[in-house]
Amino acid sequence: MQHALSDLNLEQRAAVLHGDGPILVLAGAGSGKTRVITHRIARLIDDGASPRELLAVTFTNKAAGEMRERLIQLVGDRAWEMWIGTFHSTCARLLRQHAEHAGLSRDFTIFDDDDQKRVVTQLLKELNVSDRITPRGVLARIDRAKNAGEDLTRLPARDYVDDVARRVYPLYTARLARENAVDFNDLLLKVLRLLELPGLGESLSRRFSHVLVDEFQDTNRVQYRLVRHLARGTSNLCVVGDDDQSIYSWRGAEPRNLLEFDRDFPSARVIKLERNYRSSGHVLAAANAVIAKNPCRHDKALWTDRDAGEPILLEECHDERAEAEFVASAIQGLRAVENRTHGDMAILYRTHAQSRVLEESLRAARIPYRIIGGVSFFQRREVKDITEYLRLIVNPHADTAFERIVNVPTRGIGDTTLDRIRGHAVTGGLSLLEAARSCAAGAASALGPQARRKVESFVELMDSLRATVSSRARVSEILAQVIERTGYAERLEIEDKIDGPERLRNLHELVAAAAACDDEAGPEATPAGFLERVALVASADDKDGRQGDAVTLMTIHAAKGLEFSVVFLAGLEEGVFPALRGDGDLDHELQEERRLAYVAITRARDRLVFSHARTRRTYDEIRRNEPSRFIFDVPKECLAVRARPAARRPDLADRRHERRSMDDVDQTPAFEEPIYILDDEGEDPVFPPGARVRHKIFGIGQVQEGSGRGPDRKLTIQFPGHGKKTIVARFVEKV
DNA sequence: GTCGTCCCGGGTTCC
DNA sequence: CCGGGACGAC
Repeated sequence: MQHALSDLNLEQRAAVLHGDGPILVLAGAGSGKTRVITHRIARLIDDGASPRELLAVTFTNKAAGEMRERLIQLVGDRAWEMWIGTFHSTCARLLRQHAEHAGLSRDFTIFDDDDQKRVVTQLLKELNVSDRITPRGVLARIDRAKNAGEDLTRLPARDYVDDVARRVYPLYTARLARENAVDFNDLLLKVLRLLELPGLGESLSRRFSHVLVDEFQDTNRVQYRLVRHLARGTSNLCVVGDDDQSIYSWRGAEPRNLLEFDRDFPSARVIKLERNYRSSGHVLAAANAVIAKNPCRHDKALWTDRDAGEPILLEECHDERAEAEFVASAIQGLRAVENRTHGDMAILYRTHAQSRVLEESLRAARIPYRIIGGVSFFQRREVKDITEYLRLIVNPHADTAFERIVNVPTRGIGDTTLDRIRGHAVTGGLSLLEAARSCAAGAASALGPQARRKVESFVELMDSLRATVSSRARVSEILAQVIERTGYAERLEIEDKIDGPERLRNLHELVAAAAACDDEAGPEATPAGFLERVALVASADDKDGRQGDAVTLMTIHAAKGLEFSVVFLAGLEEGVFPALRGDGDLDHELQEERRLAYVAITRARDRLVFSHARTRRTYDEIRRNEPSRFIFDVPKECLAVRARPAARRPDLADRRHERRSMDDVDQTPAFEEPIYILDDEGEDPVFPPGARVRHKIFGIGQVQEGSGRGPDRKLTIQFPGHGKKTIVARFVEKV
């Protein structure tokens, strides 16, 4: 076999070689699922499948790019013919081919969150609803219904927000239709509708000989239905996923798509990949122990034949600053003692808000780092402004774009003028740009001579820019002209002394991105094509990515699919991680947090460092935080704490009102002294006497006394109505 | 039209 | 605490 099957274990090989018919690959973290998918595709191609009839769906563009890269190594240039992409990019491509069947013209544009929000904000204003209703809240309802593939207007309204959402929704839909635009969910829904059409649907479902879906636990209902339809012609469907890594249920993912796959496809072959190649024994044991607490899992047990490795280092810190300083010093220690590079290391946290203090310490310690996440390049104000110009130039009906840029940079077209243009648009049934043109020509007498001239020159500007599009200029050229001729660049130079240079750089980058897109697409390059890329390819991290040897900082969510030799998991505190906001089903929330912990832990190859702070400042409020329950889930033989003199760890109560000084900072380098296993001294902090706990049968009770530590600790608990019981700690949970 | 001030909200995030 | 959006004053 040409693709080194000998490198694969028996299960992996079985998945790769599985012939026709549905297959479900339950791949644990670090079990080599990417290898399985790529090898399977390579195998299909070698067996004669036409690459252009193969569809592989991933969840991020990054994953798609990596898959393509690996495939090129396996099958060479044939990989380019394959359909590899996200659900959204795949659907956008299909939708463009059949736009007329979906009531769109071929050059439709895609609304991102920002566009959606602006539309809804405006509609809320028009509807005059209470200002307690936020566009975000309304959009959440709209998106939730769309994710589930349900018609919002037919769902029962459970509260006032639902009620508003139901009124907004038809207007929102009409607005998008008028602008020849779709939102992200529409991309999927409209293709789903195409697939349900009698003739076209059938031919589309025969288009692909094989469909493969990665991260299947992340699919929502609509995506699941899409997959079923696309694979209907052949039932050659291969889905790969891990229910334990389902961390996106809050955005509509339904892990039961994975869990119940074999119910919908009874003939499916199920293959489990349980051997982990990534992590050390201790790391894997910790991950297994945490996730074992979740009920309703696909039964699987990850194992490794790697050594136990180093125990997980656990550090208790005074506050979040001390934690950040500890992390920085540990990074330096690991570099010195274990020859780790900065690039080997990642710091993971539950929320972005935690990154700032970490950044400060890293900067103070002169440790290079990069942060993944935050505002993406294409969402930045200046970039968005210019791309909205492009959208309006291409599509005169793009009212949302018109509203955004008509006075950016300011050109004397204020609210009054704009209101008159809007009014004229409504009465004449015109788009805003058409209405502006009409006003400039003197149609609406309401405009004063000054305003009229200003509107006129804006319309002329748009016309002349539009002429560059008709002359088939490159997209990068059009953008460059927009930046120049609208006076946008000039205004930045003059007025924004602080952020101006940075923003100008971003605009140059935008032009460069367009140029790259032009080169890639060749004569096919169109503004619509570029706008699609802007909407679908969030390449914010491309720019900052990989440059030099730097520590990576990111949220756990962003870390999924990645691995590092050393992983720091910071902020392991109740209320931080698990976060548990409690606005939904607490049980489900906790289970998802546990999966998140599982994902975080399994990112580590060799070394894992846990840290938590006893007090943490959030929103200018200092709070005491208990250590995360996840710490206590980890078997204690996997954990190590740094031995420190007791004097160094003063009780918080003694110094609550004292200012922090350098004395508080532990100056000991983290790795220049031996590490001791957690000792048995002191009270277990999780279930101290007096703690309130819940038992499945006896309900809520209070701990009277206890012996031992961790999950095996024996507790004497007083339950009202049941009396005193002796119960092992693992059977109760903290209230 | 622009600037200052007040008020509110503040998870995770891809497309 | 911090930023963004809304609103009032020039």
